[in-house]
Amino acid sequence: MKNWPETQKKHEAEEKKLSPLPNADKYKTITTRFSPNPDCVLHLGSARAIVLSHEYTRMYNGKFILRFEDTDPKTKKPQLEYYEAVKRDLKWLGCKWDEEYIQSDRLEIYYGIVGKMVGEGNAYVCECTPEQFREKTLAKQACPCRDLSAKEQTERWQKMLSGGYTEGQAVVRVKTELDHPNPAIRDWPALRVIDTGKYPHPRVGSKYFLWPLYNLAAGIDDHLMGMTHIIRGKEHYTNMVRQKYMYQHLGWEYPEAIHYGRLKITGAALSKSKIVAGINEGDYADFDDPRLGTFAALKKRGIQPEAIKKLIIEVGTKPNDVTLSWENLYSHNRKILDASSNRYFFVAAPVELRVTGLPKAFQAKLPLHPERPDRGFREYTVTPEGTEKAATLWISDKDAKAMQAGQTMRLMELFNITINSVTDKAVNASYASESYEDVRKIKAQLIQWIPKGAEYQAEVVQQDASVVQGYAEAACKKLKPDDIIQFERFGFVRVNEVGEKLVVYYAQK
RNA sequence: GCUCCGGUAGUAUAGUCCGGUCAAGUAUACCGGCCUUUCGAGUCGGUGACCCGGGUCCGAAUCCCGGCCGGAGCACCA
Repeated sequence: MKNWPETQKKHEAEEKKLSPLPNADKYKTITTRFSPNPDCVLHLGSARAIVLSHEYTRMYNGKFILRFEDTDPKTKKPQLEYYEAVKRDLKWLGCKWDEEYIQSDRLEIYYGIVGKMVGEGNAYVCECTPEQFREKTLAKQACPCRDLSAKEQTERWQKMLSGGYTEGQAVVRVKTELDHPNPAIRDWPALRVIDTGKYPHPRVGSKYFLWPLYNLAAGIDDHLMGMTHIIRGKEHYTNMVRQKYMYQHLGWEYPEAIHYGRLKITGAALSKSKIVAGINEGDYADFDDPRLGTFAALKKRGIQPEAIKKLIIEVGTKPNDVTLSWENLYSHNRKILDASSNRYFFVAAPVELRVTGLPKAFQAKLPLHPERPDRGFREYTVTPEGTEKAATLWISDKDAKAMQAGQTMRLMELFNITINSVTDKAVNASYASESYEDVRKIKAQLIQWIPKGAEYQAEVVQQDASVVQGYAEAACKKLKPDDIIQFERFGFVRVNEVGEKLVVYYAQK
């Protein structure tokens, strides 16, 4: 009980916690792993495996292992760039791993254990075609290869090791029960021949032609690496059943396994194949296209890794599929961003506002954060000009459209105006008064403004990849890429480029 | 079709193992008050759910059976 989460997380008493791991006290070091195939970047769908596995090891002071499962050079071919991309995404998420393995470095280990199982009659080299085997297995019958003598099996295994079989000619199977109610369990395939001359592996090229299948490699590694808890998607449930037979043959004890359901989020593509296909067909700009649920895209939009972690912890380990709404993520993100983001004015689709009758020049001092005056201010001067003592400012098209002649409004932190006329392109108004108190009583609308001349061309890339054009205030020229700010009454955005114009990505309201 | 798993408010989650304290808790969304020089944040209050039908029991969200709906697996993929 010494690792009971409550004792460690006392200071976060209000935080939602993970439920305790099954049989946690049975193990000295809680060990989990995240084991991606480096064939794509990571996305929100992977977050459950990553965050839960990582978070539990922090909770129990255990060990989190990163293991690349790159044992299919043919149909799910890994790519070099993704080994790094996966690590980059993991680091961004704040999930540091204690150990790292790559399965394509471990082939000889798997061969050794296969040899042992073959020698002990617990696995066999099967020369049947998949169709022949399937026919037998559905009838709960042994295929001709299964009952060959240990000597013959070992000969076949030696032949396999020495390259005596070409792709498709033989496969190693691990013995289970032929009458298992689920045919998918019966004598599952563990290792096959790949023509790596034709399909070289991105890391080890054509050096090996014998490649393990998932259950062999993952099953062996989970034991060898001391895994105590496997947290993975429920699509692996029958794989657990398969692997337990191998564990029995080898006298190993199977780790605790938790199978969670799929995680989706409304409207975002979260499957590797759809992401990759969409990019290849030009539907998406890249892996960080804001319409995608990749970590790269979330990062670009200003979603904080901590928000993702909280969300995943909230969802927990249930086997149910969950379809999250973006609000579930935004509410966590908003708490972080609201405290940290500086405020600026942005006027979308700018419209000219001409105010006449200014009694003097006005100096506006706008706090960068309403609750944090220590963060400083931006200042703008509005000076009356000409016989009409007029000043021109930019306001958003949306605010302009909502105005009616005779109405009183306040330019935030500046002064109050009375609207005279509104057209599509411009609004005319007269100076009303300076004091905020004057309009507070009548609950006048407060709007954002930018003095003509202090505008900075800005583009906001929305989540649907559309672009909103407008003006940001001149102070935004001092921003840097990756800054996350709030455009007041518009939303939180992440700064992407600060150049001729400002380019930001919209995060959320 | 076969083998598993699951169904609590709009969304997510607690409770289900060991039936009563659950006329169902929490977060978010929504509505309203307060506060506030952002239609933000904060704060207070409110609306809103146990898939359906039987059964067992004094008592069922919780146990049993049936149905319906959803998901996963059934690859020489991971």
